[in-house]
Amino acid sequence: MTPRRRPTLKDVAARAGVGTATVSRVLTGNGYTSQDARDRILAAAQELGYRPSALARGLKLQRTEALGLLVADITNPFYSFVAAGALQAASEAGHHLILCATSEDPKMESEYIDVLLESRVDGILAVPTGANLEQWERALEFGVQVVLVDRELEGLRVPSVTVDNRGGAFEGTRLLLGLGHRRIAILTGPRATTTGGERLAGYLDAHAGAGVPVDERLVRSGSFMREPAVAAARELLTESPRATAIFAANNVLGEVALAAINEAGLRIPDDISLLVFDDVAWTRQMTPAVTAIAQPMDRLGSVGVERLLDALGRRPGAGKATDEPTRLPVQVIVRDSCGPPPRD
Amino acid sequence: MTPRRRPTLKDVAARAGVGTATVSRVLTGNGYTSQDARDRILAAAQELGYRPSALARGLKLQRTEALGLLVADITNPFYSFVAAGALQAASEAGHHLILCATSEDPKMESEYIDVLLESRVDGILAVPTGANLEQWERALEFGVQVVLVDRELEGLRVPSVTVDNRGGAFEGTRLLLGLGHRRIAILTGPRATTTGGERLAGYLDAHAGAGVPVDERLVRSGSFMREPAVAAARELLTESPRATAIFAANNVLGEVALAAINEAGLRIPDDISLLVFDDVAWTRQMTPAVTAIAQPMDRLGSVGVERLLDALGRRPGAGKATDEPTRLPVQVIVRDSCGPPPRD
DNA sequence: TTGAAAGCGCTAACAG
DNA sequence: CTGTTAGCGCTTTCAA
Repeated sequence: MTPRRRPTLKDVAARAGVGTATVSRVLTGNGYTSQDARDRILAAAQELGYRPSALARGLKLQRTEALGLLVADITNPFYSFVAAGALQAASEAGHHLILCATSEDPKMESEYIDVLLESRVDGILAVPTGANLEQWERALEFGVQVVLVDRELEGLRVPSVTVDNRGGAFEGTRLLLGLGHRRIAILTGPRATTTGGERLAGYLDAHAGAGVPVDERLVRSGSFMREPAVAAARELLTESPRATAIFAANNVLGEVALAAINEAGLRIPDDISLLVFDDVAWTRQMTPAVTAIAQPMDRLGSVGVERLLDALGRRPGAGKATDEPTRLPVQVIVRDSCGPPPRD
Repeated sequence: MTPRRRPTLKDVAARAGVGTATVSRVLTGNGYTSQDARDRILAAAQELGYRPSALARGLKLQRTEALGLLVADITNPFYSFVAAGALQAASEAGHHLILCATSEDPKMESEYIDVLLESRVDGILAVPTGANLEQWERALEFGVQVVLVDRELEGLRVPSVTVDNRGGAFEGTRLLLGLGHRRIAILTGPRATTTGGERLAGYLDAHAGAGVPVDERLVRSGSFMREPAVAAARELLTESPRATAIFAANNVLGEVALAAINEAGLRIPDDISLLVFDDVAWTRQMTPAVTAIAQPMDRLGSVGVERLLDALGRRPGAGKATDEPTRLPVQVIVRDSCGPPPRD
């Protein structure tokens, strides 16, 4: 029942009848070794079930091949796909991922940054809350690479991987305007986040372009999280004249909007149209299926990790690190939740 | 641009004018120190932005406060909620999580187990694929605690946290039988997994209890993953006489079933009823909303981590470690996707 | 081609 | 109450 002591490199050396240095050479593949030594060492390692200690190695090498992944909320399907993409890219490159979820709370973000620094991760792929700028800068000073995904953080000069939020919101809103809507409500996240700001901007752009004035009461920007948005969505539907369409600026807000619409007994798209930024399972499965602005979610994660590896100089084939922001395209997927406004 | 060297405990000691041992005492809270030393050390650490190295500490203490989380697929909302629960419990206990996703592939599972062993995690919370028994045992021999979630692994004597799969499937099937269905199809996972086996068993139990024979052609057990299930779902609907209800044994299979139903132009619940094991976003949002067997998803994760901490002796208030499997209850949530079979 | 030994940053005797 | 020191497991000079 008492655990067997873990075999160390020294144990392997003893069993193979060589010095520790030779074992290290064989196992890491650095330096010359005789075929004979190689065979004996590999056999010994095998027999002992030897697994090198990433701790000792990391301490010595001052690098861990560990990356931090910091998202807002892993239960949000958007982030879970980002995580999946990041995980796959990291694994393929022989790196592992420490998972952190901030719930959009700067304090939690700050604590997690500390955890990651203590873990001596080589880099961090983060969806920033918007705060903790100094702490991020400190991480950079210490040589921890940082790449931002989904959102940017004003003032932090690091590579980022985001999507064309403004363009997507613009196209989506234009679709609605084209159907004849003149009272389009928007439920969006904090203006402080680049996603919140850009999606709102796209919405406003489209209105301006079409010469349609925006009723301020139809613009609700608060949080991307569920709880705070529920009241906003309800209120929205009590405005009069009522909005004829709702543009929800992420999938969570889409769920909230949908719930409010159902609660109010309205039918989609006859009474009200619904457009959602993010194309997730439920938007596809619904009847009527929901028109959505699709982001390449897993690519955000995988490209993010690639940028991180670039910054760490660990991508052989790839070009060198670049601070150029990477913008991935989005796509408006027209389904059945957007129709002309009710004639009333 | 060249990174600043990270301050070490020695740097803090020098700056505070004390020895390293005293710094260690202050920072870990072990041993006596004068108030004066404490103040100076804390100030020095603060000024330097000192963060202890978890690597060095782990190497010395032979424990890392790192846990491995091994799930099948993080984009499956079920696992993403399990992960969220696990992450929260781990964070609260001052531990961090290394994320691994196997895609139900034993080879990937095996590789991840190695990664976790090398990372010297203190414990692993795992959804086992069903293979790699010996490797799991080796992990235990080395003192790495293992707790299984969602599924068990035959032959591995470790704590587990699962739900009442059989009972849930039994109740759900009984509901369908009670509505008059006599041809209930089931789309389930591999019999080799305990979840696949138990849910099927519940389905069979209910039939036996009601004296309703089961048509073998209506039983499709294959995989819990999407791709392999698509064909099975399509075929199911071509059997004649056709099934009047489908019981999908997890949320992914539910999506697949729903798609097949739509593809076949059938309406729920008039033409066919749908029952899904797992209550996730889309089952709630659909119109008609889908009757589902709800699992406490995040609790699977949080209780799992608690068991792990128990096994590690790191939960002050709690009872000691137990190998007793923990079974969490499920709940049948009746909504609108199950009705009487079509009269035809 | 190989081994001895130093040292990565930390903790815990042990001696003062 | 505090400092010195050995050593956790690994890699890498340096000498042989």
